[in-house]
Amino acid sequence: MRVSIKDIAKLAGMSIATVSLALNDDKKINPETKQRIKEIAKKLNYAPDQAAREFRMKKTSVIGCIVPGFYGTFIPGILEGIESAVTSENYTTVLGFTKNDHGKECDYIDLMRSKNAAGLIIFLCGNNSDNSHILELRKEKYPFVIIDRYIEGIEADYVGVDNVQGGYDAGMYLLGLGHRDVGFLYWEDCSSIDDRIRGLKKAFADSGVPFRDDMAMRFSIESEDSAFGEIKDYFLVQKPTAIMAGNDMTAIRIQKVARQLGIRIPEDLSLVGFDDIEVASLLSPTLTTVSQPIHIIGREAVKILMEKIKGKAEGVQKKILPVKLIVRESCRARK
Amino acid sequence: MRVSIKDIAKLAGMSIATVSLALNDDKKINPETKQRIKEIAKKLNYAPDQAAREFRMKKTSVIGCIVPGFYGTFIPGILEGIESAVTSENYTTVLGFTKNDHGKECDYIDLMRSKNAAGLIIFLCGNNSDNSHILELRKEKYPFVIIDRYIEGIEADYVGVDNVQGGYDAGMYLLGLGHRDVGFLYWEDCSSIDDRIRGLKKAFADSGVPFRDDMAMRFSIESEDSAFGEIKDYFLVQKPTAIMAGNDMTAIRIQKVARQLGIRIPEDLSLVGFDDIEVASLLSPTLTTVSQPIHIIGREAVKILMEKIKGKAEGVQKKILPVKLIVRESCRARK
DNA sequence: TTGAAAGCGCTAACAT
DNA sequence: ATGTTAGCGCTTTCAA
Repeated sequence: MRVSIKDIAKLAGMSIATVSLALNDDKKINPETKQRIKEIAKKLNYAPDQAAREFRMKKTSVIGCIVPGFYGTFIPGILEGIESAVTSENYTTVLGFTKNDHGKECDYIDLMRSKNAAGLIIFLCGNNSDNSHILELRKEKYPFVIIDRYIEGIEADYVGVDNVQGGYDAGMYLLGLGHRDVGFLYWEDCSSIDDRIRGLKKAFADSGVPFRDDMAMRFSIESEDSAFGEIKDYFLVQKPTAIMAGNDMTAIRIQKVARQLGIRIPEDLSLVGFDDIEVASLLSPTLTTVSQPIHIIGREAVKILMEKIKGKAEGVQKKILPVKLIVRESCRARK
Repeated sequence: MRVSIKDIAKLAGMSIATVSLALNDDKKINPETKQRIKEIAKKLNYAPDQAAREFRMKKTSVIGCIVPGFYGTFIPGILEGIESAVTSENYTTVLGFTKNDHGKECDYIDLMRSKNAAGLIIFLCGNNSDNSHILELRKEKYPFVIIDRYIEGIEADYVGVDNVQGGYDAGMYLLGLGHRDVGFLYWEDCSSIDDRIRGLKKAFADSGVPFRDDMAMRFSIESEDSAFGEIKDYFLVQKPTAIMAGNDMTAIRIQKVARQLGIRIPEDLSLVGFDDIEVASLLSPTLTTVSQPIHIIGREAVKILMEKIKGKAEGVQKKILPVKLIVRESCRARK
């Protein structure tokens, strides 16, 4: 049988109440008794029954992490940051994958709340039309932080990166190389992508260069073939001299299609990615891209969440982390 | 206030005991009453207080997942498999990263046990000399499953893939293409890599072709430069016509060095990876590699663990999943 | 400064 | 088939 405060109480000749208070450093307890009780606890190798405690306190030391899934290495990276920060706060991370399904997202929120998670970190799924579950959390003042993707018009604590700036920097860089026919290719609609396009367009606007809307295209990744076909048609019709990809994996896809079409990078086409995943620097040519402080996103989210949980913070915090353009070989001045 | 069985009892005009039994599908309860109680529960949107339940039952529905970290997409993939299987069993996944540190690994095991995790899935860290913590788990009959990496001589439930076969298939394929000077390059020492080398050597032995031990080399990835230097020296000294890489990321690294040395793939050098990560099919040339059933590893681990938890299974189970050689463009018959 | 006692929501042994 | 009741280990109010 595990040792409980009862055992300690018996040995100390005190009541369980005193023991409980002593172990929780209550100021009402005589320092000497406190000391003695703690020593006994240590000698007995006492560890509080977390389950009992959490039951009694109606609050766990669990942080729920709800993410769509692990696409590539971006979300795993964020999760590493989260887990490390959560652990150092003596909390535990529990995980839920929504598979980008809004229903599952709601289910997980309910599930984790029913398990009394102290707080939630949510990476929303892309196709979010209905936000009632998030509004509900807000209304009940349940601690939670949204990361990466946001929903326009929802006031909630948030941590993400400056996608607009990333798009802007990439755009300015390409414009500086003399490119005018710059395209934007992506496959997923979400706030991050929207912002990157917005930044790209802003760079054009600030430079007085017109940006044609049909230069931004979403393609499907249902199959390799359909993606290939769509990107190929895009190349033939739009004849871009430079492309910004929604992210690095998209850039790699584009690189492949370009190769198959005999379009050389960077000679015929400059290419910029987003994320700076590990392979970006190992490709041929190495990929110019915009890097995100992935681990920091997780850490910051935990920081804000902890403030909420401990009731320290008032109001809504929005943390936008800086991005950085990494210049490599995949871009060249326009011929 | 949340609804509890008390509320349901009041509305149903029954005792809380009956309600509890009914909701837990006890056969002693009259089917009609049971039905009625369940309906009321649903109408009240009742969800059992997990904390209370776990406290009472002295057992949680939490599966602890201890992994070194997210290197690339392999571990995330396994984790997706685990999470999906765990969730469908109405359990929850909690996560711990050891950062490949043996001390942290032990800490996490203790931590999760102190939180009464129902069972553990452990991806061991690489540098495991001391196995006492694992032996301890065995001795106490605590449910746990080891995945991917194993420790020689330790009897424990295990799920992994047939790395020996993978190495063998790759070896046979390269031998079939006429290659004799085949190298093996890797950076991490662990059972999976050992097995892949073993398989490769077995292919040579079975074909009556000698395999020189110095054709297998471990290089450091301290810095890009050191890796580059070591791989370069290897090329110049050993002059391989084909290389099997420890995994796909290593293959991509090798590809880069080869390119910088003017060694063409597949014309001058055939290259095989291991894992079949997403970029493998997007590289130029596309990478021949050995694919692993990543999600299934997770699922199988959960399956075995659940049997242990529910006390159904006796003895030690070892599940070795098949791998598959995926032939792409990076290999060619020896000139 | 300490103790007695209630009670969190649930399960399960026992009684009816 | 259903109800009564004890109690899991802890915190917390109230009394001493």
